[in-house]
Amino acid sequence: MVSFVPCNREQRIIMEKRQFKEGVYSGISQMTKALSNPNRLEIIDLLAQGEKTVEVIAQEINASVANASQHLQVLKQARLVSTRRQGHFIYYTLASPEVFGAWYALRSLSIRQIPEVKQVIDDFRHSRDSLEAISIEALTEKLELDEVVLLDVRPAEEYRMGHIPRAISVPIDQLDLQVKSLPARQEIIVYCRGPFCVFADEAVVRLKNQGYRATRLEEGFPDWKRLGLPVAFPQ
Amino acid sequence: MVSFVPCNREQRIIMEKRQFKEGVYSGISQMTKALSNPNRLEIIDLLAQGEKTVEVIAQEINASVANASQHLQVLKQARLVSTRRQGHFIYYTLASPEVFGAWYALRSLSIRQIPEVKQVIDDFRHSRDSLEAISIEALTEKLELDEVVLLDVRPAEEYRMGHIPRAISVPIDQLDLQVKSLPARQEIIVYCRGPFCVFADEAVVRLKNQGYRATRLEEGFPDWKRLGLPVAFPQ
DNA sequence: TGTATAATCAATAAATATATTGAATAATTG
DNA sequence: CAATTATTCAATATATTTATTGATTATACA
Repeated sequence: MVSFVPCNREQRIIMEKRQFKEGVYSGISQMTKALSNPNRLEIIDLLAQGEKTVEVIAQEINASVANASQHLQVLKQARLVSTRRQGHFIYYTLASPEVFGAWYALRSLSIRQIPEVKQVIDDFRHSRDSLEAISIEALTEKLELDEVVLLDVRPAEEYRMGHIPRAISVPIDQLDLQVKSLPARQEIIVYCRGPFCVFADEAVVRLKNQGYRATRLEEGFPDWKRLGLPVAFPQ
Repeated sequence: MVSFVPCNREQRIIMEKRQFKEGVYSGISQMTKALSNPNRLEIIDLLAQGEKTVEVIAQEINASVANASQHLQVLKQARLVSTRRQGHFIYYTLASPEVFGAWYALRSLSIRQIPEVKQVIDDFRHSRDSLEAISIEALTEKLELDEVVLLDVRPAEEYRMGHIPRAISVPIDQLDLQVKSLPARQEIIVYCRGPFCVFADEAVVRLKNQGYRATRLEEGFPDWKRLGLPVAFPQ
């Protein structure tokens, strides 16, 4: 829309500046709007593990397939995720590692600033007597000293798409079967998808019940990757 | 709300997990919603320079005082900004440096991922023949070699609240008066509030018209501070 | 104690976002 | 080429967000 109202050079420049600002800020806010929905944040957090199909995503976030699909459209339009087709399935992935970076920034900021968020996390951990969780930094030290056994309790497929070096894959629903093969006296560190993933909490509870010393890693595999630490693949 | 429908232990645990996830993701999305509005993003970007009153904020973002106030309430409820009173005025500030960190992450991600945002920036710079802008890294090198004159063209008050060491304060509306006192043959680097601030672009155009070699810094003072680089104060 | 004034509130209408439902699409595979 | 099926679309009702207007509040200072 070009205005034909006559105006002088200075006024035109002021209007140009305003249009520029409106352009950038509303562009950025549109992308941010795509992020500002609980279901879509959960999708981003999930896709940080690697590509998933619509049906799997829908199951994980406890929504209908149509609803999940619509949320994925929104994320795709905002350029936050991208797709590829294989056979009957369409796989969704994060559009770039920086998408996880933005999610990480929002996640840390809320845990820090919003008491309610911190509260929900503390309450949950407290209800399972597992408030303690170790940091990635502490883990790297323990790994160097060969002091711990490290368990990856995510689904086998996520382990396959990349994991922390020296981690053993023990998917949470196979823990009870494989628990006996673990060294009895060694400290066990368990990690999963991230701080809001409950697999590790669950595993720690079960391991403790069996008499093991177990602690969860505060953060998850994507956080490890984000720090530029080495990533391993099976074989 | 406690459900009295009888259910077994496993079902209860599954429900607990869902409630936990809904708690954290909706908490974070509420904070993100506060960020997902062009006016509020502009406010965050502005407050990164330091505290401002409601009236000043309203002027800067080109909104009514009542409207600006309402946006500020939203940001305050989301714990993204905080206030202090002095005399008749209430000053708003960012609640923590990490708020700028989240804004920075969103800003970088959009410039990277959203072609429209990149386009608006390029178009604006191109229309003033000043596509080139130097990075903070390049600036630190030039400063070490004593190769450049560094100008801070933000309002004097913002300079007073912190600036890049060795920068000279020349507010944009005083540039024409002070331009003659600048060394004629030396390269000039100009910086202002950030990549979406037009003061530096404006200054570069005017300096070039007067025969100087001038370039803008791509980013602004808050970006310098964010990197942990030294900050100076007048006197 | 009253007055000036910065900031907030309350009410509104218009625009946008959301989950649900059932139907339609498109691509693969037999 | 038809059948299968994962995914998307379209329509809907409800809920939320937004800018505007004018009135109200709360504090400093005379």
